[in-house]
Amino acid sequence: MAVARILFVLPLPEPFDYAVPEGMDVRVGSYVTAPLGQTERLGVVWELLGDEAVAGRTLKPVLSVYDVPPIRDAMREFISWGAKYTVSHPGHVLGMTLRARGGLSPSPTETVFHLTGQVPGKLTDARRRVLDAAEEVGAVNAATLAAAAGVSSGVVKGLEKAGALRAEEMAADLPFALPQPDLPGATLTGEQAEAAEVMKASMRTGGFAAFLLDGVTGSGKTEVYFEAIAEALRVDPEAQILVLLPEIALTQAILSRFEARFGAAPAPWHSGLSDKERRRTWREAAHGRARIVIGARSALFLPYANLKLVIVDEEHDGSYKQEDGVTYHARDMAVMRAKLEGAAVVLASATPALETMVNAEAGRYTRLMLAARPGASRLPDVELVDLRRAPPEKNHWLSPWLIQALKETLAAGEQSLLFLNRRGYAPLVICKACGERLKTPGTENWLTEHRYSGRLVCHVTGYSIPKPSVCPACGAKDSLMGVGPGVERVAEEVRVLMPEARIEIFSSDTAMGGDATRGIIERMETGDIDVLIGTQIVAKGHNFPNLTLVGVVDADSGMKGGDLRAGERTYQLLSQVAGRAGRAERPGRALVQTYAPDNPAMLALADGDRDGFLQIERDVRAELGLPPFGRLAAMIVSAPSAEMVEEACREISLAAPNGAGIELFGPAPAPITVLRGRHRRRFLVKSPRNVDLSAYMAAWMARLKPPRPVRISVDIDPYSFM
DNA sequence: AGCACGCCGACT
DNA sequence: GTCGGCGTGCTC
Repeated sequence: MAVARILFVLPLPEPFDYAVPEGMDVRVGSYVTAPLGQTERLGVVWELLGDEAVAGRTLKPVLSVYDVPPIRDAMREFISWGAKYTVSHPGHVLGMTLRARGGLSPSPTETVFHLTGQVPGKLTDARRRVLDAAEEVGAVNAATLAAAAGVSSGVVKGLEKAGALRAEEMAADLPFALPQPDLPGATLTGEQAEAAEVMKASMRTGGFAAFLLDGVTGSGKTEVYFEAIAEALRVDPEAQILVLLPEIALTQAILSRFEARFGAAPAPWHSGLSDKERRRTWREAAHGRARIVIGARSALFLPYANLKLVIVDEEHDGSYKQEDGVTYHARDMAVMRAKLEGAAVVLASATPALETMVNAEAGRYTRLMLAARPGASRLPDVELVDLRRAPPEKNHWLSPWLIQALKETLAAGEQSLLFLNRRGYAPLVICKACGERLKTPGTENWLTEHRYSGRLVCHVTGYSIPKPSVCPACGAKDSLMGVGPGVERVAEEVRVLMPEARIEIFSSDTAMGGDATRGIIERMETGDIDVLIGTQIVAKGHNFPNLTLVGVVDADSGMKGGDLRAGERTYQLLSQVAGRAGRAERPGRALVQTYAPDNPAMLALADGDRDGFLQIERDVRAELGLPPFGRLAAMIVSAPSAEMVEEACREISLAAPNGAGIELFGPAPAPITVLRGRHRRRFLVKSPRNVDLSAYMAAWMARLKPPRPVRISVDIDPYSFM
């Protein structure tokens, strides 16, 4: 009797052994259930051993095997590698691939109703409407049909009895339509065609290859990678292509572009899917029937049957970094997945991450440049507005130049976008009477005033109180005053300047879930918004054809703070936001307000000298041994009370192993000091590039047995430093 | 991660 | 005397 080593979706150190019953078709990678303790659990066969592995042990039997293609070797390697790299349990990483349990079983069926053409004896009004509705919507289930006709489902049943409708069992989850590679694509310019041809050649050769598709905003990166996708499908009609996008960019507009090019909508994967949609995409991807999957970072963990090409669009985007649970960077993981699968990977961006640029320069990625914008659309003129020479009025934030540009744009019937990376109304609240600055108790974090919700909120800890009517320090009444600009305050300023404009605020406060976010993006696309005022979530790769003015309210704010990527991110945000303007035939312009117009980042932006900027940034990082020239990891310690965390940190600090070239900093308050009622502190570890920092962190973890409520976790390649 | 076992406080 | 709180440890 063979022995199956089963990996469960549990934080267990290793797979467990089970006996494979005679005649059961169990393979390496099969999804199976097996008894574990008192319950029956889902797992994946990680290894198959001969009967000698029983070695006198009594093993429990594998209970059942799912009729789904086994997880492929490349995927198992990816999971094992990912667990090692992120210093997490393999079972946890496996769990990320099993986010749609329903996908393991065949599609459930539902009863749908067809017209028979027979006319029922008694043709009541309600029956008439159902028959009309059935003609219109086709074969659907009773509830849907009844709702379409505006009657109760009893009428549908009645019509079935009367012979006018015929019931049929049909799969509830339909396969996705197959994409057609040979529909006409966009006409490519010489430069675009050249870039496309390099990728197409790689699809014909097959195997791993990595590309950086480096093109300014509006240069047609999407059309170019469409041709790589089409070629992948021509070479192998069963090829699967994964397109990763930042969650927020997964809009109807991008799905429609795929549909227009390939004649079929791609299979979507993001956090807003219903259970039914999720299991459908999962199953179709696992069986290899979904050919193009377009998804947020977690789509990287779907068990594709025949993955040939991975596109990471907006590869520099910070939202590819998962910060919770298993912390991973989807871009880096995508490259490794492609390598293990023998697939090609394309990283696309107008402002590639420094890491990616360095990889390209080192020859690890083939760099494909798209410099020119095709057709009439042009890059916007970037003008620096020197706030020292043209300051806003007192307690206002828009300079006369920017105000005038806003008015002109509105008068021309075009759209404006104001970018300010500060949520709320005012980032600081002080008492006019005593000068008290309101802070989160026990910390130095300022409270931000939010007029929208009427609360004072700490953006670091999440601490929040209703705005008090008296000063908590001196008791003065109505003396609390918001200082500095937030998006709500800038919106107020614009409302006064242009009362007739349709203004919308776009920040994580106003656009909670992905759906609300997509809603705002769609209204912007349809022209229902004149002025959009937003935080960094507006700086993504959306295409707003009627947007011609971008105003950066405070370009200096992002440059402050000790964040390693602050300069890079500011530059990316500014050039992305500036690149929003004038994507169609209208010329756009970007006004960037700054008190430091001679700062290298600002100068590079105004000159469009991206590579010059990156060179400065690169030298600084190399000098300091920071990524990508060195490695970083963090250890996060959390517990219900701050005292417990501090106590635990003392022990953890002492347990840190010595390692050549390892530098240990901290513990300092973690970027999110309090998360879900738990206080958090963080150690930062820096090492040279040639050190296996994951192994070091794992060795450190292994020495630690944190007392009950204390938890520790590792964040490899941490991104937030604020 | 579940789930059971086990050892201490307020109840019919 | 029991019911049940959750701290500890095991699951092939």
